[in-house]
Amino acid sequence: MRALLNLFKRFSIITVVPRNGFSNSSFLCASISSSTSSPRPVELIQSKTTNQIALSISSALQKCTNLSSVKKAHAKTFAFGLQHDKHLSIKIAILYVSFDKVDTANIVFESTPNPSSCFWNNMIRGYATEGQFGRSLGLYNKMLQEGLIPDKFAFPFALKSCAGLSNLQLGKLVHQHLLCCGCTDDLFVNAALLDMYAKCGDVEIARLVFDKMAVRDLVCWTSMISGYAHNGYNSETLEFFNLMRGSGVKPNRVSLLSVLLACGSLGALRKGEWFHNYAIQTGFANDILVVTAVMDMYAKCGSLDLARGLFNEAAGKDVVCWSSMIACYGIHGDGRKAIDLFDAMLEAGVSPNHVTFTCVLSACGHSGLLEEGRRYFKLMKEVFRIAPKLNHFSCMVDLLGRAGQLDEAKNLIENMPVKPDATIWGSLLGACRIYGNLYLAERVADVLFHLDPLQSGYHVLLSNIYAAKGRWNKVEMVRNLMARIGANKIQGFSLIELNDRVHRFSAGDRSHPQSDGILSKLEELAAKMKRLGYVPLTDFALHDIEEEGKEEALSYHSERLAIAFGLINTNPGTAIRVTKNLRICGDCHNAIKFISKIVKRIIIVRDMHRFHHFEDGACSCRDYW
DNA sequence: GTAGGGTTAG
Repeated sequence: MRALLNLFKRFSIITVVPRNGFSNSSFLCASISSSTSSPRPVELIQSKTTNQIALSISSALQKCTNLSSVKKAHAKTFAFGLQHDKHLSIKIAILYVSFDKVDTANIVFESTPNPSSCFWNNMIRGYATEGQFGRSLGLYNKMLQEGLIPDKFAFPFALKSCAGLSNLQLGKLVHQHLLCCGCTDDLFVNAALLDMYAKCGDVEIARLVFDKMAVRDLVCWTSMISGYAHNGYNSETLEFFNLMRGSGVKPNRVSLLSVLLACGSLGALRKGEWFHNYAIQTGFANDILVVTAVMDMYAKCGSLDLARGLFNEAAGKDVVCWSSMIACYGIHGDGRKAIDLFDAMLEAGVSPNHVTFTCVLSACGHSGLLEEGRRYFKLMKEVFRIAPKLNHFSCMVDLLGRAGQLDEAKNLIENMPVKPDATIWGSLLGACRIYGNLYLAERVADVLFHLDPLQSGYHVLLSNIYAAKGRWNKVEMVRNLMARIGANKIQGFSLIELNDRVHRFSAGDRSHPQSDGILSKLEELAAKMKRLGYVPLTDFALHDIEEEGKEEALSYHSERLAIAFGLINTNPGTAIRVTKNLRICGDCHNAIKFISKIVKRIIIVRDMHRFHHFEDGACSCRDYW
């Protein structure tokens, strides 16, 4: 025991960033101050009658099926002076927790002298389950301060709370605790541990935990697959699904949700369809969670109609399902349909939440519906009493900025009750580029360079604004600044699915086995485009807009390579679907319009923010993106 | 007494 406490003493020197209502600086400090828990008070000698009353309350508690019956039993303990009875208190508190009344449970807990480990664990669980992660960890910390050693029932919830806060540092600390406490073989502890690492973004360590586990159940597999999917490890998600089936573990709805998410992110329609069929065969066709995920997958793979078909057929549509379909219309640039669906949702008696409004406002932004956006923003605040979050302000700033209302957008940022982040200012800087407002751009860039100095995108934007005004000396200055500080460049890439395989291209990529064919296709297209009047947008303002390396010619941007690859490998008339990780550049957007006309194909490109459906020389975004 | 889940800005 002393060795264990000494180990805890060492943990206390680890500095942890304080957040969410409890201070970590003293985290676990007091766990070493008391070497053993204080002696229990001698039980009061109770009369036989009191014991009988306690037994009767205890039996009543076992039959409690609703909150009011718990309250009644709780009141009885006061009436008979049994409010400090430890056995009754814990039962009452656990029941309060089960009816989502963790704060009431905490009042009972606070008034119980020397609560047992079981009681502490249930309180830590209660707060973790209710999403009050800071409070849950605050209690975990306090339990250690009281000299109690956490056990296998405390760790899953302490870890869940670390995961909920995405606080990897705290998670690692709790990991050390469980190593010291010898809880390394418990299935639940390990499942929570791998989930914590996955939710905090460290998928590799999560996988190490998974691989080390002697026994694994379905939850561990699904937690791992969900970790891959939610951290953008899309191919790994699909591989892991196969591994799971190969190991004789039958995939469930949670693993299906993960693979569908991965297919959507990859834009892998064929694979997505396969999983949709699999979901039907395995009896999930009417599961609203799976249906929503399938819908989302189809929309993200460019098939809006398939998504809408499923939505129409779905029974028991809830707010998530409605919001999801609204978001689908939004990313496809059909703001009107998004709004119509929102109104239909209200008529169906489903209440919108803050996500629904994010979807609606974003849809207005993608379609340039300025007045509608303003109206829904007001509706959210005044009728639905939903306080706007950063997401909503971000949508509004984007909407106002793109519509040319730069001053209003700036005022909104300066007066919002939440702290504006770099991306919201970045959105305003983007609007300054569209409208050539150099005066405002310089001021906004100044804020941005302080907020996020290493993000090259903002430097590129400013330099493009200078270039459009012919201020070449300033362009040079920004470029030099970028080189000096070593701004991070995000490499652009595009994905295209062919015969069940997803192919990836980056700008100027010549590593693909079919590289020669791709380049000659692009040359052939370039000649035809020229004859039709295509002029490359060599204006520096549009060059390098998405950080794809200025040394690479525009014509070798990743989306063009992917499209050329699609053209030489598919039959005439087949639609080409490409997914890109950055925003499509102006020159590529223009070029693809020409290509769609020349090859007489529908070309669907999903960029970082939305879909572009190119057909017969035009794009569905009507050049508003 | 314990672990995993669908929608969301730029």
